[in-house]
Amino acid sequence: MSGHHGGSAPIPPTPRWGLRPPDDAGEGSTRPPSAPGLLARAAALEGRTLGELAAAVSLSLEGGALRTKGKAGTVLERVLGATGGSAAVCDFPALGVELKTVPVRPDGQPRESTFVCAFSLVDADRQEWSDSWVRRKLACVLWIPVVTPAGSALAERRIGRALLWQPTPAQEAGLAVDFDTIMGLVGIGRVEALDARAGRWLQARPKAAHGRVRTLAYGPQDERIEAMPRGFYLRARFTGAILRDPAATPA
DNA sequence: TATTGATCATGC
DNA sequence: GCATGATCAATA
Repeated sequence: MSGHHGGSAPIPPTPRWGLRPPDDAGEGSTRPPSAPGLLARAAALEGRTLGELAAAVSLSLEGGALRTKGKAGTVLERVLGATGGSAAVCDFPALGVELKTVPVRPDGQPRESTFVCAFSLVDADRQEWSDSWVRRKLACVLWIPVVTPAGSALAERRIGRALLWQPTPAQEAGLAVDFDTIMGLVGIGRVEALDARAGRWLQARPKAAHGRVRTLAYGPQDERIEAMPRGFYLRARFTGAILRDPAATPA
């Protein structure tokens, strides 16, 4: 066993997407390619700089680090024809594929954790991994590493080797444990004891526009309390292990 | 350096 | 406000 996922992948048959010249990355791309086609297309981007890709899809990378958070993701969405935008759906609804760019050091290690989605604190006791949004988001992810040397300018960063990943049963089991740990804490009214240390692979961290944002939650006595909104993040050591070996089960 | 907690931009 | 896209910056 191992090296193999459950076999119920949301990957459609394999029609193929007529491969196009690598340098047409800039054009519209409104069709939904197959998942393998999407991967092929992403793989063809390896070595290109974010600056080249941004120009190809008419996006500007101007503004400085503070103002360009999220730009890499936006550029790749556009280059690969992701739909969805700000809707609560996968990037490629027809394929069930979620696109994630991840900044990596030259050696391939992620520099950051990966945000997955926010979650409700109010009905934590009724949420289950099996039908959770975080599970669906992670069911099939197209990872695109962006090589980010220390101090590098956004436009100079190069695309690494794309990877289409689906959790192995073991990986999913681990993620489910973390989910239960986190939601369990919130479910019994211990949200104030919840911090980023919980969860081996998946953690919960604040997710809001600024520090004064609060959302409804329940305390130990079932009293209503105001709490910081939280989101699920994949720890860098987990995504790092996956990028090296899609079937890995890191500590 | 790694991790945690805080924050930035955009669209609806 | 909350969803999307993440990275910044202080501290352990």
